[in-house]
Amino acid sequence: MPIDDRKLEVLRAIVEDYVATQEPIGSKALVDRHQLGVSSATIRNDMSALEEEGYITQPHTSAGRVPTDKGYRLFVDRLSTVKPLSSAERRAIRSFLDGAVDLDDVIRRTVRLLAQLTRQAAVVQYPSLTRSTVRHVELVLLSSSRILVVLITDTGRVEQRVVELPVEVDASLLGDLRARLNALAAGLDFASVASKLGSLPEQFAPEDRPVVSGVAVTLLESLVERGDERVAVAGTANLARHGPEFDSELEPLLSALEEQVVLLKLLGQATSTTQTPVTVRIGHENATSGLLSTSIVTTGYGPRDHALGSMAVVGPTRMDYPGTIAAVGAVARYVSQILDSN
Amino acid sequence: MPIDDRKLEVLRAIVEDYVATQEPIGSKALVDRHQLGVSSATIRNDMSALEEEGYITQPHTSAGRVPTDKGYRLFVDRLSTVKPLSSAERRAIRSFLDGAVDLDDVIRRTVRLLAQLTRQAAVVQYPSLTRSTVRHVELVLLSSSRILVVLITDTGRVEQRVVELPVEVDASLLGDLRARLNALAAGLDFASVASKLGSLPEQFAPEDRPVVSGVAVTLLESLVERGDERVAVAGTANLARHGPEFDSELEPLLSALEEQVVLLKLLGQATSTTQTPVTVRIGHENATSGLLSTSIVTTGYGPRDHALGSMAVVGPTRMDYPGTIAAVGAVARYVSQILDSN
DNA sequence: TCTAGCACTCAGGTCGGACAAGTGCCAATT
DNA sequence: AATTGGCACTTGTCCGACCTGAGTGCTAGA
Repeated sequence: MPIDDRKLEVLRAIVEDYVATQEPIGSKALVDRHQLGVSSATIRNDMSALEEEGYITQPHTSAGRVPTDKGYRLFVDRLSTVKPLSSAERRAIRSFLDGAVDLDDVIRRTVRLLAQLTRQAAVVQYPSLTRSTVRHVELVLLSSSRILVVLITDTGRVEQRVVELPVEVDASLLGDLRARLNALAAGLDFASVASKLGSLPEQFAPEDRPVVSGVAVTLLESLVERGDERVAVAGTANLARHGPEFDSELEPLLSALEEQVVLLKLLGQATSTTQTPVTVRIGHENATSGLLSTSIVTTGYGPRDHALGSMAVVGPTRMDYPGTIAAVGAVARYVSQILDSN
Repeated sequence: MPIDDRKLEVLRAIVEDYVATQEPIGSKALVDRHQLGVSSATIRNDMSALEEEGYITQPHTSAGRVPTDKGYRLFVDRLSTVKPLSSAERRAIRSFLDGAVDLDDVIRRTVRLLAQLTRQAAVVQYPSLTRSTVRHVELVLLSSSRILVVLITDTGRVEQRVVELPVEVDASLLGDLRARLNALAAGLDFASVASKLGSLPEQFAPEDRPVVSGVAVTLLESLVERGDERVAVAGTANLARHGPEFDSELEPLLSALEEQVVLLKLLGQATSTTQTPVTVRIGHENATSGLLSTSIVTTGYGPRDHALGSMAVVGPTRMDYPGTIAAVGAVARYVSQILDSN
């Protein structure tokens, strides 16, 4: 039996009602709540077909139907209409984000905002360093053998690190080194800087090279290691509000949210291009992370052409997809705009 | 009826068994598991007296007894013996923390370590800036009218902020300003620096004062605003492992752990002195935060005489107090030591 | 192709009895 | 005076029986 338009309509109704009520949906309830223009018996046949095709399932023989992951997938891909945000929500986004004082603050506010708008857990990746360019490198002598290396990126991000050197450092050497470093690095992206750093020591007198390479190594470390390591999380408390079906997922999910590595894998999968509309990963599609009843709504953010990082909302598969997608999209657009105007 | 030694022994046994089994403890079970040298009937009398005094209670008439908050309090204050850490645990602390590369890393590692050792949630406050002293101030010209202000503290913490100025800035002025700022601030604690900053503009020519005061204001902001704002949290997933009795506490607790303000209140209450042995707050003693079945084990950390911040472990009132207290104490001591050697 | 009706299935609630854990009290013992 | 053994009593829990309601699948008819 083919899946015709009415059956799709039935699927949409089931998904919407189930998300709202969190209870299995029966044929009678459906005809009551939606103007489908046919009787419950007809709906039953349609539901039977939908079950045949794996879009819905019944928890037990005499219960209503519940969407499967495959059902949600179809819903998200073909059935959900974009739900525009209310003007109150748009205003909230603006006023929440406009108060940010620096980059870190933008990120912290963003993640809280997302959690609040969607009433779920949110994750935002700090702008990926590997896609930024160097604006300035500063060297500060802390003591005779310790140098603070500060790296400033075009996104306003500041990385700092202390180098402990086995030799005393001369102030004039430091000035020279600072000038050359900036000449070499300013305006370049990280990969280019990294590749150029190797030849830097050769430009100095042999006795100065330990210092130069010490600094170079540290700089390299901040460039590479801290890469796109950091993420901000908020709204985990919202996860505890979901019915007992989700309880068994709670612990693994909380663990995942604390594990940077896992988290970045979840975020990273779809970051390739920015302005890609929002990506949704449903239930078993996240199986690699041991999360089976969890869906993730992700998108990239960043000025125009290149993505700086990703943000996501995480919740049970039974989630309000249209609303979540709209919220994630709107927040990402606004954040991108803010970062662009910097 | 007075509370004699044996009754205290009974209370201790009840607490220990209840924490271990998570089930109400009956008189029979007690005499079986502990060598009390008396019969279960005697224990029953003792339990009756303990209940009279409010140290234990029964969930329902025919169940065993469960400690009350008051019972835990007595246990913690008078009955628990310090449980030394295993050498494996001590080794874990060392190897975990010795790999830290900078201050932030120390904190991140500490919080994860605590969560892992105690199998509960952990909170660590970043070193409070207000108690640190200034090591160095650096000014970097980003563009003709933007200056990056970098503040380095004696604890290795680095705060940075960008000042946007309405006028063009001269490089030599910047050098002068940098020198004077450092002369003024180096080695002083934040309060002193803040009070001295006010008179700084007077030392410069009138036309330079906008720049000077712009920088001064920003510096002041980093000194004050960011104060002791930040905390790190880990191990929230451990909270989801506790029986259904704790489930109702889960959401408020997760919320509290995300609310910096609440969290700092929880942490702050006992920070006054460092090296105070560990403080324990049990159940309703945290009522101000709306947490009734949650206990918090806190201590300050920092080099010798002055506390830099607090760390805490958070879990259900039914927790292994001796073990948790030992872990928190040991970790705090080791962290203090690391910070001191910087 | 849809609809109405009917038999069937099954989860969940309720009831009652058996059971077990645990208490409280009392009389006897040390 | 403290302890003990014994016993009656309370009560939560487990289990099976039973009923009810929701929901389905199927079939015959429009």
